[in-house]
Amino acid sequence: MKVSVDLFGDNGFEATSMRCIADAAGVNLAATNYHFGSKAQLFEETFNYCVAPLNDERVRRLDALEADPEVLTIESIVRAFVDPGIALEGRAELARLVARIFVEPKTLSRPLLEQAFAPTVERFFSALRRVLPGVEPRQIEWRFHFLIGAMLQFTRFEEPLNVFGSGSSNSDSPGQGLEELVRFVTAGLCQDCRKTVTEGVTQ
Amino acid sequence: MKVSVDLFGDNGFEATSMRCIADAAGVNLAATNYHFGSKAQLFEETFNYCVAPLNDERVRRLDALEADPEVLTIESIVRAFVDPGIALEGRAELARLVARIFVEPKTLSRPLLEQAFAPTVERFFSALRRVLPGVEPRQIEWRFHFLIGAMLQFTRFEEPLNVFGSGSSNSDSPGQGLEELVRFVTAGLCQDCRKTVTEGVTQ
DNA sequence: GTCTATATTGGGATAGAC
DNA sequence: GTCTATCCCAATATAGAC
Repeated sequence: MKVSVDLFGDNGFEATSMRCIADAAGVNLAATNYHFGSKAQLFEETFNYCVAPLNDERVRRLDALEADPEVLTIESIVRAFVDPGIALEGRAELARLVARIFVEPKTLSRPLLEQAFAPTVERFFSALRRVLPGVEPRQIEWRFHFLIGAMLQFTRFEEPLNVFGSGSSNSDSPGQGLEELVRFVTAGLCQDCRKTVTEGVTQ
Repeated sequence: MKVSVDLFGDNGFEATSMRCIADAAGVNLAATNYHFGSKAQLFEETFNYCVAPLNDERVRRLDALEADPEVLTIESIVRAFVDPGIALEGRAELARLVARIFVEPKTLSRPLLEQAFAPTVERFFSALRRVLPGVEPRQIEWRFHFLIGAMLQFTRFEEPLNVFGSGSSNSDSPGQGLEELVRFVTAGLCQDCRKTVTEGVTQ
């Protein structure tokens, strides 16, 4: 299972063979088919294995925020959604597979994605409507859509593509990228508010 | 060629067969291999066919902006980069293929991406440094990275995933999503500025 | 349940006639 | 240059022994 997370996550559905998975797992090819039925079923099972704990944690964090209206802010909502989807704390592979699914051919990905994300996203959407009372729901949907895009980009490429003139390299402190991501999408969500966005954060 | 853009763009490299392409193009399979040498070469050629005009237009627009310092703003730079990468005006398929490449396995995508985007991105990076003088270069890299992620998300899913409670559907006016995208990433780039971001735009 | 061996399919690439 | 036919391989999946 661990192996299928890694391989599917790195190379996607088509480019990953059952043989590779079986070999890397040190088990027999026939055994994998016996247990999982088919490649498609293994893929679906692998996806659910990854996405469930991430979304559970998202909802758990949102529950905590909503229990105390004082701390329900745009930024805290963003962190509740983004943190669990980021490649940290040994969740790197889980997050990477989920990010990978978004770009599989639609027939494969759409049903899995919509089924897995609908309940979670609805919760976050409602929370955002509460803290953005002046903004059209349709606009919040768009902004959430872009938030997901930025997050996926971060998950896939742990740092910016090496296309900048400066040989900048990874001189960041760990977690720096996550901070930048949170600030970026918080600012994007909160275009209309004139209130300070990253209150209490250095910089 | 048109066909390979569509098929590679929809399903990616592995999931697209030379047979499908030849059939859809109404030509013979052997002819395809005769002309393009191999599947990998066809893919590379298809990619360059798509990305070159997009990046050319990006640079052309940036040239125009830099010729007149009055109009060189964060938002105008964003538009110069984002507009050509968006699925509009019959460029839908070109943009979609380029967006698709970002998520091919790294061994396939990285060389193509870095080679194709480096000169363009360097230009935009410099322009952003000029209009964001107080911001660390490394931070601008991150923000540009997220800009690309949001843009790709928009290109791939022309509208938000259907995971929101409201059966919102596509009641947008055409181009609405693009406006939302520009505002979102402009706000993210311009976190530090207290100046108005979307000056002169309704809403 | 786990293995070996294999049936079967589909895809990349090419040989060779025209 | 373009076709038909084919080689070769890799992949999914299963049959059947243990």
